Amino acid sequence: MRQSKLFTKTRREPPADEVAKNAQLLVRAGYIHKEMAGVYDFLPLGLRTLNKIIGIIREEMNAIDGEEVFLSTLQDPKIWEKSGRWDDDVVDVWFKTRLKNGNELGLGNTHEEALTALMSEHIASYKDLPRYVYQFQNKFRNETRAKSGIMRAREFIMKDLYSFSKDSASHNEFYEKVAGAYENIFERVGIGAKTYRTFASGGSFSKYSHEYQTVCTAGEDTIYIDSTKRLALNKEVYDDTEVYAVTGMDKESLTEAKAIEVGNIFTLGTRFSEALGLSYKDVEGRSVPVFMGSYGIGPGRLMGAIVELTADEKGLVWPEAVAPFSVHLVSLGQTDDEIKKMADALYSDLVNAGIDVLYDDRDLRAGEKFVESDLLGIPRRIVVGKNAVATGAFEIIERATGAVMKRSRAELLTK
RNA sequence: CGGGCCGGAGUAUGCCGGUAGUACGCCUGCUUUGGGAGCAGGUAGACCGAGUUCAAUUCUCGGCGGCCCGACCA
Repeated sequence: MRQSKLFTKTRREPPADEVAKNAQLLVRAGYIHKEMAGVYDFLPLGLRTLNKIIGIIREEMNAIDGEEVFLSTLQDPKIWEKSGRWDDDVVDVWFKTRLKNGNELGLGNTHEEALTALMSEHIASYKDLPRYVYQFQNKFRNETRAKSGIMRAREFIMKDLYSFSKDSASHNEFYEKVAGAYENIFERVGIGAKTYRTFASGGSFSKYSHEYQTVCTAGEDTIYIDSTKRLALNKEVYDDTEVYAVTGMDKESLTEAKAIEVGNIFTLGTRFSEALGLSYKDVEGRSVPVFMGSYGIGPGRLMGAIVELTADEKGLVWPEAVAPFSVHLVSLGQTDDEIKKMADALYSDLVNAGIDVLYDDRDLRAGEKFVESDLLGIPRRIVVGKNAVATGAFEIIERATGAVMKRSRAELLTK
């Protein structure tokens, strides 16, 4: 797209009310807008990146037979009362509201209850299992303290997958498939090397769960890493001797690190299926509760984590797979007919070649364009100026490394 | 939820019990044009309420909002 049509503007100064690097840079570059504490809007560039991340997650979920749905935000208290999670003393992050008639409703903070109730209409026999259902949906959590920019918001998008299996053995098999899919996702978005499968407490559902923790000083969690096994454990189970027996990790050889929880996988067992009456008939006609799991990734938090890990002193630096555009075409001299003609032609050639290109066609000075281009963090910049007109070769600068190459028009269109 | 700091042009900030200053942005003009240009002119501002005072943006109290530390984070 043409940058002259982009409504967002960049800023020189970070906002005074943000300390987190991810929020400072994303606001400065015009990717997001802060609505209030812990509540952010995604602007055109930010939405492109968010959608790239969502696209990658969706592909991986589909690859393990996930079926996508979109459940409602408004929650019926009845089903939450059945699971015992309507009470504010049990779940302290509820946002609740009321209908005109005075009846209470909730804004969903997770969807185990809703989906379990829904699935009871579709699961009746062992022949109906397994089922894997996921969505990308807004979650509302009334956090006592929003912090860390877009990494801990009160309203945020979450990919939540729920598995419905006939028993613990088939559940475990799928659980490992999800783990594999998660590893693909973190690898594809560019943070695989710093992300560890992490042993954590299971909360109220099971004894243990797994988190995916990305090592980063801006993280809120503390983990202990076994670098040879490429495993970690959360501080919350650090003193649990059983964990070392189960994982084979040696407490003495672990290294402590701050990390961002970018995903988690939980075994739920029959906690919700029993509470909400989700059972199936086995081969012998006996009624058996469905064995469940839940698996979350916050695409917004993941986006924040990528920024925290990749940004440099000049601004954002997107990995190719999640960049809003793959090429930033920067024209120097919109008042020069030859340059403008050459840049316009290259722009339409790139668009026709199917390349995602942001074309800076504005009449601004070179310095300003370069600084802004660095801030936006698009992986490659192609410069069209006097030199290109004189030599016929275009300069390409890699954002991450600063490496400069010369390429002909034909070479640009084929790669 | 406990503790601390903060609230002023679109953004970021300095000073201040009496005229609210600066930089960037934005508008006009001229010059400039490969790393956030220069000159000239212009535009635009005190969170809400109460109190103290001759006078409050400034001091006090309350509210609302923001940030930080901690607690919390199915």
